[in-house]
Amino acid sequence: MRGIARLAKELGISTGTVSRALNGRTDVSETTRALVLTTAKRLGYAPNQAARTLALGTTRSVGFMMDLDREVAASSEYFFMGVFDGVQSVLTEHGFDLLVLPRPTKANSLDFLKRYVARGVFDGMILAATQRVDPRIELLESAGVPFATLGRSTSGTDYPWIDLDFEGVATTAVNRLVAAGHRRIAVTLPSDNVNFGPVFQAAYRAAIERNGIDFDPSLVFVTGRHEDAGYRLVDDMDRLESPPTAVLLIFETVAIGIYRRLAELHRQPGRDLAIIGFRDEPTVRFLTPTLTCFSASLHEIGEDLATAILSRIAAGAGGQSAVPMRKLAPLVIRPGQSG
Amino acid sequence: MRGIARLAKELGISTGTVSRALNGRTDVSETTRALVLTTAKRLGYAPNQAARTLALGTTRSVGFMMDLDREVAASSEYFFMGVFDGVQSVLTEHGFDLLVLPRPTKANSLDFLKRYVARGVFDGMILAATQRVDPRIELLESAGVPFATLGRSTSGTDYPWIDLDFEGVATTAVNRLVAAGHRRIAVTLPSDNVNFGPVFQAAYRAAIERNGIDFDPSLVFVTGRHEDAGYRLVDDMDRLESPPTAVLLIFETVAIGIYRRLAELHRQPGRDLAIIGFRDEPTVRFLTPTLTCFSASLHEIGEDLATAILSRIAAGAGGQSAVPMRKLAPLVIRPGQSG
DNA sequence: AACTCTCCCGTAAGCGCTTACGAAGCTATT
DNA sequence: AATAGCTTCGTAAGCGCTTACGGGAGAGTT
Repeated sequence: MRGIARLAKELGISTGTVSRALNGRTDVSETTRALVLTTAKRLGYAPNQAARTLALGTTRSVGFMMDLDREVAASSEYFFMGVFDGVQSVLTEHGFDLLVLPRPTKANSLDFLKRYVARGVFDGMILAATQRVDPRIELLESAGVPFATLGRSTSGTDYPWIDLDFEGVATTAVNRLVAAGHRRIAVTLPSDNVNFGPVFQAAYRAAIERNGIDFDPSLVFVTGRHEDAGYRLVDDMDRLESPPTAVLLIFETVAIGIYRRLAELHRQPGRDLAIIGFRDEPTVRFLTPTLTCFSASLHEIGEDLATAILSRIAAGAGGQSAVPMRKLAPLVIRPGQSG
Repeated sequence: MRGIARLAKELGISTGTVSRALNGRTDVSETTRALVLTTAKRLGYAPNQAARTLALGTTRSVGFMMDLDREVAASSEYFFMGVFDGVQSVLTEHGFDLLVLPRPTKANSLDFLKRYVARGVFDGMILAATQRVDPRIELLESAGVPFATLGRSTSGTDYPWIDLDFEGVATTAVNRLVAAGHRRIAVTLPSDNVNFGPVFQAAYRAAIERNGIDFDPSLVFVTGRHEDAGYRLVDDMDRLESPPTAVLLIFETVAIGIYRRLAELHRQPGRDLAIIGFRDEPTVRFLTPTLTCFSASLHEIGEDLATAILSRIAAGAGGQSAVPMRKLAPLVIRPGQSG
């Protein structure tokens, strides 16, 4: 005999009473409750999660899905670990577990999610790396599973999301560059269809035009996320008949390649080409001259995500769904010598 | 009506037959099995995980526990994400989930683990960042929970582990430095009591002595994991009456600070001080001059961990436990200009 | 003394699944 | 034609927990 039955036998009372005592019901005398609690602690008892889930219909765990290919994942690890940490800190506080979903290939990603939903292994989901059009969102909405996303999307209707403030970054960066005298400012964008691509492009364009500069499509460069992309970018920019004097990078890691190529050409970041990176990834944090970039609190983003999904879960149970949290996580500029 | 009952009603057969059909039992006719499978797919049915766990007594998920404080975790994120990836790839293949445990504070870390074990949320555990004496190992052993560790420990008896080949790294690095003419070779060690501290120190000492050099305790430096530790390290080494001409770093990120301090002193890595880092963390991958360091396949380490824990879980069910996997993951040297 | 009310607690059903057991139908054997 | 054996399936118990329901005991009321 094990579990709650063992506890009950040990105390000579019924399992029902034990359960009520443990769960803080009122219809238990304080004496027996105290007795139950102390023996539970003494015996190292903890309720079986599966049985609890089955009886209550709630798993007390949320899933985190990234849906990224390996390349992307490898280049954004710091980001996610920071976010995880924030998510977990809030979840644990509320007795929830974090389930990190394996990364399926893009092809079967939807089936994958569908199976997870059907198996009922979590009460809610957090989706990261949202696409411009993201079928996962539609799937979860139609399945009635509470979810929150890290990143906006055009799919879905009233789910909560947290996103980085791409608009703020573009505005601050462009204004800064213009104030330093730059008129030809390039921008790099992601090659896949993550949602922040179009968002960042639009924000860049708006910021440019707000400064009275015409938008020039030839200054928009689609790049990968790695060093080599930056190396090639320098040459691509040089090939223009009127090359940019500044560049704003959606993937800051690309700066490493830019630095390297510039050094080969005996040019200097900051002096010969102004560079502003997006986020202060540890990888670029020690470049010399220091890279101008932005900084966000990953931990706070994680906390926000967790509170959002938890309130969504609670609302689903309670009925009334409040206005979902939607928030642009602020990024503050860290001025460097490169831009 | 939902779950398997719904499927059964839809087909006009009993739930028992449906279950047998889905689980590949032989006592089902092939016709009904085909029927069940197609309708299951059509209805998007997947067995409820909690019910399955309760009935079978198996959760089909393994937990990954790091037990690191925030500082440590933040400096080794790249490492863990790589390992996670390997773990997941193998687990998924076998229909297992990965559960990442929140990082408890060191104080309540044991209680935390104990509660998880009692709740029965996983079939097996992977422990990382093993301590020299690690109570978690004893806890899991006495609780009879299958586990594998990333890192050796003096605790416990016959569990499987994978560890980095600290001995190999120390030997290769020291031999290389000696071959380059160095006789005074410093080493840095972790300040907390993770198991690889003593292991690396012993390996370093053995390698030194194998080259006919006397071990000099003043060349052993205990450092933190961050840049600033390296900055200070340079001065600490200079303070010796006979400063080392080379240094072997257990935390390669420290190299960044060393480079910076050396630059301030108009000295050059490689020329004025030979530096060999441990692992080719992305953060140090782009230092100039390039840092000599070692490279391990994190993905393979993860895969090994997963296979180890899976075979442990299978053995626990089957009875016969084979000799547990114990393996030093090889690190190959990536020669740089710094050492 | 009969009644009601409150406080505790035991009973048992049910969550969705698996599986031992037994029964029905069919084929093969004698 | 009776028996045995095989295939296929329904029945029901059980995994560990929660909770609606009802009942017994004591206190208070008339």
